[in-house]
Amino acid sequence: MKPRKSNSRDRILVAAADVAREAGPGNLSLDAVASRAGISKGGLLYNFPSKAKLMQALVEQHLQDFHAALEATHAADKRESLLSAYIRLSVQECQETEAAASWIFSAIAEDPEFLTPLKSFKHQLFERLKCETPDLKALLVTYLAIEGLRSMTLFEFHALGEQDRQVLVDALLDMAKS
Amino acid sequence: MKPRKSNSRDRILVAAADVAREAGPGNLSLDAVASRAGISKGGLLYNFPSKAKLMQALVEQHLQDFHAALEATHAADKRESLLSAYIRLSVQECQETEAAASWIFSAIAEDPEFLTPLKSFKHQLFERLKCETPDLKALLVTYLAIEGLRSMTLFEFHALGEQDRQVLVDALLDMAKS
DNA sequence: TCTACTGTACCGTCTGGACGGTATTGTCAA
DNA sequence: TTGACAATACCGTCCAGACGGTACAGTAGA
Repeated sequence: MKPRKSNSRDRILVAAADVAREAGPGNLSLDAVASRAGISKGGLLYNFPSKAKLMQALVEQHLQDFHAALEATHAADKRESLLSAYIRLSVQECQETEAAASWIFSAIAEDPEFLTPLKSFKHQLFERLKCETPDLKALLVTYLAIEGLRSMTLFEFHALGEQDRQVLVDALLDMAKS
Repeated sequence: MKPRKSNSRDRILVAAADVAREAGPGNLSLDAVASRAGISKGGLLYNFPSKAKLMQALVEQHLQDFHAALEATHAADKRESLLSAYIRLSVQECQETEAAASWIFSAIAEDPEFLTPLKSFKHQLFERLKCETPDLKALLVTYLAIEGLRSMTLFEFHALGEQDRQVLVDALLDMAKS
């Protein structure tokens, strides 16, 4: 199926995310990505025949990574609920330095449709959580709060201090246990 | 001081938000806004000497509106806490048809700095809520959940059904009372 | 020989914005 | 009262630059 992933592909994807973060989501041009990835524009267009394909790949890569991480986290401790695993993973993700996923804004600016896979992924996850979580109220509140945390990270609002965040996370994990 | 508010200004601002929503945040061009507002490009640039000024005005208008609405809601019933008023107002805002504030994406794509006033507004509001709310845990969870709701509206994720949303809102208002 | 590029040149389109004009209304001295 | 001027609120055109994408010749490693 996949004989060998030329690692240029990955380099390009990383470069694209970097450019979006550092130069701003509106300045994600093919030239900028190519030079950031240390590749020629021709080479870029060889790997991704259009900007749209690049964006698509960016979204899909992110989804794949998150899905894998969630499965791994969940599999690591079977006694833990999926919701708890989701909370812990999301919080951890939001703390990472390269968390500001500005490429999402680039994708939306290019065409809002690019987020369709992301939407359906989230929808599926939410339905799955609904099945596995006994307390609907707790699920809704914690899920939305995580979504809020993600949003604040995305927009780089840094309203929460270190201890605020800890209080929040404890409260969410506590609610998820019930 | 201001002898006459040219209502072109407001028409343009509304037109800009409409274009961002309908044509996509990446297609918010001056030409599109002008024609949508029923004005020439020259006229647009008379009212807003640059695209940056337009974006700025868009953000500031939104902030002003939200602030006024919050004060009004809060003043209407003094027994209600500010947090409850904030929750009710935000939920209501998210239900409105023209809620998808795609212009935010346009502003970010143009220059992330445009969100600075929004950030400091939110920061101030959060600090104020912190002073007025006895239960920090409840504040953090409800505030973040509202942020999550706003985020889902913005991205047009419609994962929550009608009754789910009602359960959520009841739970949040209940937490805010404590 | 084939794959996976590099490098360069180029094209068409879109966009922000500068600029010169114009119609309407307001101000004010003679 | 009126004529001269000025400010307001636009219109329509033009242009330089950026960007996505194409074309194609060359090349180094497997």
